[in-house]
Amino acid sequence: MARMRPLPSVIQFNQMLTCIVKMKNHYSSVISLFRDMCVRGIPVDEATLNIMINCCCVVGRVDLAFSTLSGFFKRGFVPNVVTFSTLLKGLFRDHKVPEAQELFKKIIKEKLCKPNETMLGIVIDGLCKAGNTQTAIEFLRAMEKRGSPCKPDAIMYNTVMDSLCKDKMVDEALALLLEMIEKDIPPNVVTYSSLIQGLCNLSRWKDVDKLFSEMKVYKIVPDVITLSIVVDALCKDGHIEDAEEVVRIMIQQGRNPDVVTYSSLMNGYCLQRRIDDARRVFDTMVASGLTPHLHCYGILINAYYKTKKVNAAMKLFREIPHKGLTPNIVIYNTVLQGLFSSGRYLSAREIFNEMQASGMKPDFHTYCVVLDGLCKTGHVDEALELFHATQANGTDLHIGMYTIMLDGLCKCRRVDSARDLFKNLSLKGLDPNVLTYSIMIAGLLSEGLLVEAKELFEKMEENGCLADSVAYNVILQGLLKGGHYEDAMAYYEEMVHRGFSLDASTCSILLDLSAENQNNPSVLMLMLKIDPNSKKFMDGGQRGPSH
DNA sequence: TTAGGGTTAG
Repeated sequence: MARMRPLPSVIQFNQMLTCIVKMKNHYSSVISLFRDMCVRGIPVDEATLNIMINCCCVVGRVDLAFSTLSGFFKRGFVPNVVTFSTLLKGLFRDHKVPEAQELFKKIIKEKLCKPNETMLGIVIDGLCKAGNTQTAIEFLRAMEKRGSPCKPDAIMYNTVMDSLCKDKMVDEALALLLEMIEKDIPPNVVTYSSLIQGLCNLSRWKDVDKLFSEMKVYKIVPDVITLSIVVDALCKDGHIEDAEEVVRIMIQQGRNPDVVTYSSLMNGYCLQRRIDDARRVFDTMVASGLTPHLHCYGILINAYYKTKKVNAAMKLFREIPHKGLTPNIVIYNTVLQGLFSSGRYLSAREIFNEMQASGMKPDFHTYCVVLDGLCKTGHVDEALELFHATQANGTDLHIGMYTIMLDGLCKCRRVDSARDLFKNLSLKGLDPNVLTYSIMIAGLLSEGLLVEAKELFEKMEENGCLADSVAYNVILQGLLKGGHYEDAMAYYEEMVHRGFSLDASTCSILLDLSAENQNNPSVLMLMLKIDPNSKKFMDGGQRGPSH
């Protein structure tokens, strides 16, 4: 195009760039083509610059996006509403919420452009995704006032409602549905999909049915996304046969399931350890002409590890590049987790190095998996070394990583080091959560430090971290391992009183104890409290024939 | 020719 004479029009160049953008994953090519065009003196217009800004934002270079603004001024162009909307989206995407809010205020105050529905929709979405749904609702309310340049539309409502649903506030979202209908803003398939997902996640199946009927009345047809949501939710709730039925109906009606639908189904089987069935779904999907996503590989690899089929998992992992795909951070984290939990310390280290060599930066999950894996394979010192290194290399401090290290130190009886690290938290400005406290309490208990442990329990609740089911189980395990059976009884009564029950791993510890310690009345009493028919008890008991 | 909402894996 650059060599053609006469030169193709700016619009044709923009169309070409847009095509590349739509291919996804080639944003950096657009950035270099844009630079090339500038060097060759090929004319560009506002749209070209906006495309460039968008690509910079998508690859996480908001700084570059802002410096592209100078390209407008240099050419005598004025950044328009698309430019600013794109920049706002980029800031939100990069979790720079205060900066986005600042820019928005500046746009309004200095009248840099006239905001439209799209721009306001981006702001609402950004606020919601940052967890500020209430602020987004206030923003929506402000738009209803007289004199506001834009009125709330269906997309804005959908955004807010989806966010409420994801926060389990489905009834609030349903109230907004009524409001939409009252205000004559017609809901659409996206509105209903979000609500259906919210209800599915709470297993409110009857309400889901009601919404499907309502859709029929309004002549809104559920699409593949709506149905995939239902398939996924049915699978996660254990109703896999119903999910299969939905897929069968989809095929029958010619509304073909896509890769996401099949992925959900595969995951459903994997959750039930039915990998052969998952594999069958995978093959069906390929046979129907669909190309598996990385997700599909992630689901299967994870399932192979969970069922101890380490070789099958590695084989599938190594196949990924041959399918024209590149493993992403999730895949690497899955493999690392699988290798560590199978005790394959050396292979895990190898993969960790391989991952970094391929230019992939470990994320928060990677560090959690690796730190936990190192501790649990008996390499606590190596974990400590990595832990300190991540702090030095600028990785964000996170209480989760501390909690893992505290657990590792406590479990190898280095409670003094754990206590020091725990004291360090406040200096770093990090607040322990209920799990952090529980792990520390269990650690103290296993060293016989009953008084200190009880004090910390009180301090935890005073600090607003009320013990939950997980906390009680962790603490109970600490008490049992420390031989504090009578205290275990007391805490157990308290947890039942608060509506919590024993989990499988606590049951398992009790089973071990009862085998070793048959004459201890407290242990026997605790054993008797377990419902022998409960699934947790059965899971806890699957540790060998002697139990 | 450029900017907004709903689905899958750790």
